Amino acid sequence: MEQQTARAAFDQAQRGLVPRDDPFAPLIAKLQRLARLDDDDVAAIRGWPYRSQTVRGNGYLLRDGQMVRDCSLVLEGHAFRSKLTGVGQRQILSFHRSGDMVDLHHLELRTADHNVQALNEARIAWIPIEAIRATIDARPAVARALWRDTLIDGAIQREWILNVGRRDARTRIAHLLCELIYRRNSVPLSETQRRFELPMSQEQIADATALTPVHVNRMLQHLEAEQLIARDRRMFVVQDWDALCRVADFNPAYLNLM
Amino acid sequence: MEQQTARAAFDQAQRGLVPRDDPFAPLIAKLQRLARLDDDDVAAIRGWPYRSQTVRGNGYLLRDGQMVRDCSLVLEGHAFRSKLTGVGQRQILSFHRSGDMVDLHHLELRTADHNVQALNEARIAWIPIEAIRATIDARPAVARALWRDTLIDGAIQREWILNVGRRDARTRIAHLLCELIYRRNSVPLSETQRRFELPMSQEQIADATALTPVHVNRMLQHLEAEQLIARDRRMFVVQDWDALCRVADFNPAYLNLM
DNA sequence: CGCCGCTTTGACATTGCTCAAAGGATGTGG
DNA sequence: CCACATCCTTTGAGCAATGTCAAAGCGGCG
Repeated sequence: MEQQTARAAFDQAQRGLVPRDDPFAPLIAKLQRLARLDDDDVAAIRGWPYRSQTVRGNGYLLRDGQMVRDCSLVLEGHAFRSKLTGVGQRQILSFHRSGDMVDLHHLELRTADHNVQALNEARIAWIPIEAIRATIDARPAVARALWRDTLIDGAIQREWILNVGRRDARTRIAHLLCELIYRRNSVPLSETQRRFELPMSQEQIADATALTPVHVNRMLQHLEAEQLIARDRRMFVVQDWDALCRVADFNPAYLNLM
Repeated sequence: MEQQTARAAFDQAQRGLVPRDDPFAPLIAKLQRLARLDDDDVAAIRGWPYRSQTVRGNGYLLRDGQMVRDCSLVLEGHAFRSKLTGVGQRQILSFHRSGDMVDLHHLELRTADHNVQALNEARIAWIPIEAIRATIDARPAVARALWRDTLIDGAIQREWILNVGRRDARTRIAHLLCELIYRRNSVPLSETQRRFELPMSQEQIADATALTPVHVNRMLQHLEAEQLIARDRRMFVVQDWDALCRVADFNPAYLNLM
């Protein structure tokens, strides 16, 4: 039943509806898919103290080089990791949604090697490292779930190196779209799922795919002309999921969602 | 004294001299820099069973999609991770040397999301997952060291996304050189350290930096013309480390070597 | 000696970038 | 309810960085 509740919360979270009264539900739901958590495991997580913060679009949760004392958990909205080159070019490294702990690394690595920013206005919970570490030491199942989550995060990063390094602009953008859609709901079946609002601007897509906003715009128009997607501002409709995956060179195995 | 021995072995390993009789020495030395291991921790690692294998250059240790039962440890030589696009373009994701466990992820994620290949001829130890897992469960310090190692691996991957995504060809190659040099010996001080043999071909550099071999060649000549490096085939001499780092936009913080 | 793998060179093609400006939404104050 | 500011998105024209293709050099090795 614990499972049921969490699962329902997870589905809600996927639609962006996060109940304010249970901030840990999306996280717990995710971790339950990664390891078998018993009631005490879940209770331990629910017991984490935190202070919450509202951050607006592009606002920083964390800056490169900063010493970290708390880990952030996305409650509502989206966040992303980024790094800057010496001349100030930005590269987005990953996107995150509610239930994601964006800087779990900092449990062990004390200074941040990248920035974390909110995509649009987002609500964040800051959880003291000590609380998390205590749970990890006491509850191996939670440790394992967090560990697996981190490993999947790493697998996604590897796919991004390939994407940014070796695919052309059109494929690269299509791949990002596929990943975002797939992570949201495994595969777009229902009418509702085919239609969705992308939370990011074209400039942010450009920073994630290592292109210019201008070129992203052109490639999106290209995908539209090919009847793979339809779109109006940030509203997208997937016209042909299979064809889009083919064009995107997308194979979801690396996401480990089974 | 355990520490001393391991440290000496580590230094030897850095020069490619791995004593055949103590295959775990480089790994242990690395882990000791990541967490405080006591004698029992070290003994547990030394007790891991393994079978060793010799693989020749570009030979596969592991293929994308394969189910994994053992974790590989590089004993001698070098290895790298790679992924291929649908049209067969290769992207190298990371380089590894003796003492590195290249596919630790597979303790938790059962199927490989990338290839692992030997750079040149290499000697590999295959360690059963169960043995490693048993040690992780019984010896928290070892678990912590491996965990930190994985996190640093992740930090390097993030830097690579930035490198491949947002830096121009010359900077990108210089950055890779700096990383390789720095990981080998923190900073090139002595004459011996300024001079070294790169283990990889220009084609492999190209696959790591997401360029073509032709362009890599031209950019290496460029760096040479700028008096940053000198080179003859795969022998390199760093002429001006500070200037090279500047050109490379290199800040070693992400390597977490303190 | 002759082969093989790697590196180097040249000429040309192309993808994606730059710069600059216009077009639309949405929101705010008068 | 209009005027205007702001933040995205879209368009165009020209250009630069990097890729492609093909061939030649060059060292080591059997």
